[in-house]
Amino acid sequence: MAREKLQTQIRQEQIARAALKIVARDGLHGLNVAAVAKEVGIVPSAIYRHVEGRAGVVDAALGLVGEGLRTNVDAVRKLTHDPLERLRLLLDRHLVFLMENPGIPRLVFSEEVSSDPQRRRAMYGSIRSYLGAVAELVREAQASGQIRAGLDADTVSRMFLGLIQPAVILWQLSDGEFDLMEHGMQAWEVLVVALVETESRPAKAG
Amino acid sequence: MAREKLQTQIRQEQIARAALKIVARDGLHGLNVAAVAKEVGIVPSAIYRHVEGRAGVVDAALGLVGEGLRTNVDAVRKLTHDPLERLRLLLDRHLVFLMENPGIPRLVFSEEVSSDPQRRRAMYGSIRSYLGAVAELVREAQASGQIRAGLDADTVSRMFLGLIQPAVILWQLSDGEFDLMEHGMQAWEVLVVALVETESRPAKAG
DNA sequence: TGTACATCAGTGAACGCGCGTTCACTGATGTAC
DNA sequence: TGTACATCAGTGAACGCGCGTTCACTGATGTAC
Repeated sequence: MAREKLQTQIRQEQIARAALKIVARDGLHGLNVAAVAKEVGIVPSAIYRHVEGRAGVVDAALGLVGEGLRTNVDAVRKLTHDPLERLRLLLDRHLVFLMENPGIPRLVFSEEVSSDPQRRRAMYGSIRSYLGAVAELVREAQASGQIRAGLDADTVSRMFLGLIQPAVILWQLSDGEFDLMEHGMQAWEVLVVALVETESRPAKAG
Repeated sequence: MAREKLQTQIRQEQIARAALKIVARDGLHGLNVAAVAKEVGIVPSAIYRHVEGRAGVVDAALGLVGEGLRTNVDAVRKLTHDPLERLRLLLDRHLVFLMENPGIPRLVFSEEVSSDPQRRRAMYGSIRSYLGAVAELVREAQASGQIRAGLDADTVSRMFLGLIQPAVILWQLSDGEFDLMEHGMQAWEVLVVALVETESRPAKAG
């Protein structure tokens, strides 16, 4: 009865993508070995040939998340040399990334991550690494004079994430009805006012 | 063997608090009927005398969350009449509320909520209601001239939540090492710059 | 080019744990008389 | 003030489902000779 045989490397990739797809569709509740196996097209026990059980499935999916974030940072660095524009593009890509992979927020903020010390540390590292990359972009914008020098780049990097997270939650709770991109871009405009040099914005008539 | 008998109303309160305590300590993973019963001091099957099984436990805990948010809004309205100061105080109380109840973020963003359509709608309603109260404070600050009239109050209300959420996640992932209050207050200062009337802040020398 | 063999992905049955839930029974508490 | 009774919270045994995991076996694939 044995169906098509594929190499472990390929199966691992399939398992990771299947996991994100299932979490998006059925939540983490639905992420069990049987469901992943079905999605991939093999039998539950065959999962164990490629990853270390259910834990391995989760780790594989988390790997895709970190990879995606890093890819986005690299991409915006290539797209433009304007530091502030890089931040805006990164926000845009971050939102698109989450919209295309709705399982990610659920997975990242799930018990699977926070209950396991090792995974929690790894996730903390990933997020700090991403925030570090954002802070670096902020510092570059400060160096170019686009963002006020007095601001703490780390605080700003967390506020950058803050443009995204509440909106993602509303988007998920509303079954996609809430307009994620619109909030993101509007909130960005508001934040930019706080970031740019004072004299560069028009003074309102008193 | 029957131990002390207490009224259902009292037990429901105990169950709700026990649930939040357990989630804070062991995550949602640890929130099972047996653990709640043990924390309350009764036997697992006795839980069913007071709430509708495990689902009832979760609902009771969620009830405490909504109650806490509403209490905070009412409290800051009584503490001062200054709209902008009300917002700052609400941010402060919100952060303290989460620090005192570390189980709340885990519970609110858990599968228990997002996987169940009814609970998801209820939670969406709670959050929108809270954001609505924040937006109302923003509008009052606009009426008093403390916040620029041109800003969309709803967008600002979501940015307000955005000051909190990324920091809460870092705080939880870092085992409480990340300084939640410090980020909150620093980020607030940055946001305020974006919110206040242009002429009210000092222009930087060109 | 063909054959024998090693490798390894795929299979399905079976096991066992955790946990939510049910239910008949107990006995504490408060009230009616 | 005392007694009989109704109410209802507490108990512990038992059940069953879901699900992760193991394991002996199968058979497809690729390679050595």
